[in-house]
Amino acid sequence: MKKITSQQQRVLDCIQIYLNKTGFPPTRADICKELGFKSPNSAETHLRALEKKGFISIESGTSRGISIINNDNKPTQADNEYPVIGLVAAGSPTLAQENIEQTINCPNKFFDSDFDYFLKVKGLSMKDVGIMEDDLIAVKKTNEVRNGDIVIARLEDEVTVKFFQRKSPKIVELEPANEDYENIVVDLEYQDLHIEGKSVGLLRKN
Amino acid sequence: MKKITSQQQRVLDCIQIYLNKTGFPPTRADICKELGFKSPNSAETHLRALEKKGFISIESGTSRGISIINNDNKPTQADNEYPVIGLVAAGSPTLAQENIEQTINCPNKFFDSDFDYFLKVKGLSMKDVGIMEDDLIAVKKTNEVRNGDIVIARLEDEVTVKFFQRKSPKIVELEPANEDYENIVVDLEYQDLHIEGKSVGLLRKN
DNA sequence: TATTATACTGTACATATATTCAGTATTTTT
DNA sequence: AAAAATACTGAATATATGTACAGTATAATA
Repeated sequence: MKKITSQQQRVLDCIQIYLNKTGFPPTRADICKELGFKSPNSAETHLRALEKKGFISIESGTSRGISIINNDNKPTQADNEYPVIGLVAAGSPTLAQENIEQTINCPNKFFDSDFDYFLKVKGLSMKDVGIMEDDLIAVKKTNEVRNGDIVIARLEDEVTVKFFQRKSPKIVELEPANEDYENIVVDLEYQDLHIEGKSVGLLRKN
Repeated sequence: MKKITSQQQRVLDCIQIYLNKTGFPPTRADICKELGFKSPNSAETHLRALEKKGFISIESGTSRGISIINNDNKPTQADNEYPVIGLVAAGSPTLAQENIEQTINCPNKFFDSDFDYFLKVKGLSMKDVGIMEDDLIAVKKTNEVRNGDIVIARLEDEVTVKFFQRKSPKIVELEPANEDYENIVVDLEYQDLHIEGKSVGLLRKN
């Protein structure tokens, strides 16, 4: 799909809005009135540009013969089965079959970011940000985490959910959201820290 | 809805088919061509009959100004599109169009119970059970609530999320999960309490 | 630097289209 | 039995609409 200019986008939006409102496409004059153009040719040239770029089709010689071309790749919005994983010991691959407690059917654009699996939370170390025991965290597997992200981290033999905070090139702090727990200071030179991924959402079943 | 004749049904179908095929409504001449009429007035009179019976609306003086009136109960809302509602003032129907902020595509057996809509949480009165600001509570509309259920209650003019606790036939307590808030004791004899529904799950987008 | 695309105004006109009027005939409702 | 609705043909016409042509100006691209 070729790129669209801001004015062409306005015209395309105008067509869609007009369609939603009336049930039929606008004329050139309608578009002019909507967007403040003073010549029908303004609408005409934008329409021809949009047609050339593949956003609409125009039936020649036909009044209101505009139709918006839908090239959504996803027909009904693909659903996927996402695995639910418990906090697993190190060594065993996270998504190994034996670690999968159940699967959940969920649209793959359910959260703002895509994700890879649900992690079932144990303990209350993040209770102050509303992450409770047995909640399911939607985890996106990535190493690219920023300060303040809620990460799933494996430190030596233990897997935990904490805030990520880099203090210096060699020092990372894993911070709980619960005053009963203490910050974990990790010296990367002497300890093995692996970031499994980060939280992009949460799901709770009462 | 008045009854439709077979010819009028053919015309109505013709309009729908034409719309699906081209993206815009047919002209009188188009209908004639499709259905074998020899005079545009044949289409015209059928259109006027359909309009009179409420099946379509016709924009006068407008080319292709036909739109099919949808009075199916809920055809547009796919059974897995769930509305997201803010905490709305009393009086206005909860699921009125103007209260719907967005919709979320979600399998209808996503939570352990079925549910009707998502409620966007304001405030922190339930933070100790992990319900935070802007979380989305999956709400099942029902009056049948038990002690300990998290309910969506409308007390006089205010809508809140609280634990439900019946103390006696006339006394109900709405209990927050936050020490900064206090229990609300409701005397049903003097106060108007309406239970909108109960929470059956929670969804959070980071 | 030349060329193409974008972004308009303004006028003009052929034709696409809605719509009215005049008929005819059959079926349904009152 | 009368009136109204249905179901058409056929012709006529005002206007709604697409679209070409003539300009002007700026930004993007080759």
